[in-house]
Amino acid sequence: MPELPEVETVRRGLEKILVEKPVVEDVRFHRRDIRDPIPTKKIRAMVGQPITSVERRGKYLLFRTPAGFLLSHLGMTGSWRAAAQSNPKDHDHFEIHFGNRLKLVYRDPRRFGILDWGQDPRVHPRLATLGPEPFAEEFNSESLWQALHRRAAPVKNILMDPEVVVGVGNIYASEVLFRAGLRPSRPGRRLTKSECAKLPPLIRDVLGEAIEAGGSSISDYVQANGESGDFQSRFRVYDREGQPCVVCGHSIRRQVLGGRSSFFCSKCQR
DNA sequence: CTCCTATCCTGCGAGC
DNA sequence: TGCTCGCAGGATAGGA
Repeated sequence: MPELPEVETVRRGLEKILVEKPVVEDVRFHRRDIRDPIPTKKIRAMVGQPITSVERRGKYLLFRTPAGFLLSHLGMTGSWRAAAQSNPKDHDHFEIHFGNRLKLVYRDPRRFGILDWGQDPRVHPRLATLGPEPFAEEFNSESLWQALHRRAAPVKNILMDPEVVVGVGNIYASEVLFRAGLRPSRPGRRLTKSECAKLPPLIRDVLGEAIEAGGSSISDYVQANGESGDFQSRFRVYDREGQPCVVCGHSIRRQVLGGRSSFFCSKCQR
């Protein structure tokens, strides 16, 4: 799925498409049994409303209207694309129709994504528990230290905890820890303060570079305009098991942590 | 509390 | 070819 850079890339694409704040003429539901049932009746409140902006919080997208906001999480395989009016294809679950022959289509083969409707983002249950944005001042070496220094869980799992910092998923967690020289399995409480202090800037570096590259395209992720991102060619460890470390040439290893594949160089990362 | 596992679901590539 | 298996970007419930 999309991690923060992919979601941010989608957001920017949608913002361009919706720059004129078009009014929603109709919404169509083809399947409502995704992760949680789509609240079709609530979402119909969009009809007749202009979409005034598309915001991002963590890996969530918020389509704002004067009447409330559509909340979208892409899960593992969700995507938004702009299309001319046409029949829905397989796995197209939801469509937003505008007047000028334009529609936005939500597609999600695995149906792990979320669609919901809310009035106030600060109160929405899925948003209220989220930790700081990685680019916000509230995320810093001190806040991360508080999350790490008593916990026995692998540092990688802690970085992927949305209550610690939002937006760091499985790919970028491995990439960040490679740059930090830390093994993904290192218990949080075994990090020194100076090791901890390296992480927030590196998280910003990796996520920032990935956003600039238009995200990483693996499998079925595409931007709203259908183009691919480019960051996957710059992975240093992710999905590179058995290939040489770009720094020392040692073979990259894979280890399952918290049920997710993690990749690291056993020589560069301790 | 914290942690670990399993689970939701479809598609794809590897290996036979 | 065609089959089976393992694995895939996330979030969360439930048990230890």
